[in-house]
Amino acid sequence: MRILIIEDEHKIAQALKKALQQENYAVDVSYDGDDGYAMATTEPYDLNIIDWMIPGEYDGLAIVKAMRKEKIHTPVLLLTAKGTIADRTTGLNSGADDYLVKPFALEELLARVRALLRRPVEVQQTVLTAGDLTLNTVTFEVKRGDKMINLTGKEFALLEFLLRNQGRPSNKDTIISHVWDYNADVLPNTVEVYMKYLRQKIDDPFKTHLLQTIRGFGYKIEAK
Amino acid sequence: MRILIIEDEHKIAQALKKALQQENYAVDVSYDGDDGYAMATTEPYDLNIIDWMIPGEYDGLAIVKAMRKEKIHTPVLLLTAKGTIADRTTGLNSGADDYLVKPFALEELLARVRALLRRPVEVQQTVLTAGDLTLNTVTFEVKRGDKMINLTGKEFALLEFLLRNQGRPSNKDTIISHVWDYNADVLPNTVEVYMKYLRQKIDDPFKTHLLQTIRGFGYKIEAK
DNA sequence: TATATAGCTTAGAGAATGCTTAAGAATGCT
DNA sequence: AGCATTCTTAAGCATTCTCTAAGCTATATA
Repeated sequence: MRILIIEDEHKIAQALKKALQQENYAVDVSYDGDDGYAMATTEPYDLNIIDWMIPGEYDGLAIVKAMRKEKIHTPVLLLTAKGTIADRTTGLNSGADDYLVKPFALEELLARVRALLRRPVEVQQTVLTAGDLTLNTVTFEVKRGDKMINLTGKEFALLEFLLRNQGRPSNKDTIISHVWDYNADVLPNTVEVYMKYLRQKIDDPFKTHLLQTIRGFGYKIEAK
Repeated sequence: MRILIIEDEHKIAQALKKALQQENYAVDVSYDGDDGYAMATTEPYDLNIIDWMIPGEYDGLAIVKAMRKEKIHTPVLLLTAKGTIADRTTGLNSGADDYLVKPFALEELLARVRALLRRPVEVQQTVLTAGDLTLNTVTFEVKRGDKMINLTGKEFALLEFLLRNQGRPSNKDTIISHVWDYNADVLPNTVEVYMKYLRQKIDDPFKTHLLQTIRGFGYKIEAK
């Protein structure tokens, strides 16, 4: 699967590139509109991720419009700064298939990418489980056995990330870069605090404990 | 595979060079930024290892940026002193593919190098075995037969090193230079102590003993 | 057998890492 | 605006890990 990123902020572009490569996509990056337009219209990609505001004659919207005019129907995920879109539909009218408001968490973007690329159903996974714990990514419901559990946004995002990497430990920096905004600068201690919150809600009241610490490395979730 | 190291500290540069050569990479070293920049942009390398803080007009970051501007996409592994990075992502903004915080253990660097060069999967070896002992480098799990074994960070690193050199004995100094930070100054006795720890956990409780001492030389692991 | 050398064992001091708590900021809701 | 919830930090505490030092044991050599 080949993905083209058109984004002038190097920081964001590189972060996206790395995350997507880790999911085994082949990723190209273009840092300005003219160059990006040329690539999008000449090379065959499976998905384009385009920033709305980019330098060059073409801005993000113009690229999408031009692509559609040339009957190139590659899915487009548009990135927009907060407040740029007056109403939700404007972004999609141009021909983009989805859009994401900056700043976003990497995992949020990966979820959209998975959806747009229509990965096989088994991979899509709307309900993640570990032992008697279930997390529904569509309804935002979390259960341990029969018991419904209320999580806050961050707690939910963290748990989802751990579940998607079940068995594999993640270190705190990796967790931060995936679960928090790409420009959030939170301390590793924040992750520790959230692990405490999660444990209080999904581990402590139950017999078996799913959340484990790998000292010196990080955390994982695993049903024994 | 050709690797370029740009690093002004001779001690580190030489240690890296030696370790990489032992893994059969062709290694060039440059001790300052200007020279390094020239080499990185004129010679074709498969990987660049660049120290952030180096003398010369170009520091490490500048070299990476300049390379990317000239559309040279050779993977870059950036070396940074602890605390140099304001926020974790800054290191990757420049276009570097990975970074490592000094001081690091040689084995850690070799692992990153292997990853960046995308060595064939069979070579990567995430699960190392010797007899009924298995060590999983991804999940950090160690088993002897069915029995899970808990190792500390150093114990794990030492066992991993011995397993990667299965059958071949390593002397204490070699072990120290690979498993400990390059500027750690530990006594050979420390290795002895850690061998004792490992034996208690993975040998003593079992029939066959995998860890062997070669008197006057060092240690090896081998399944008879 | 005596002696030297290498490796083994043990316990403890100090360092590193993670956990916990509480309080202040930020955000969202009424 | 005011209140409630959520997010993040900071500081102290607890635990675990690392490494050394000192004495001990095994092995090789004269």
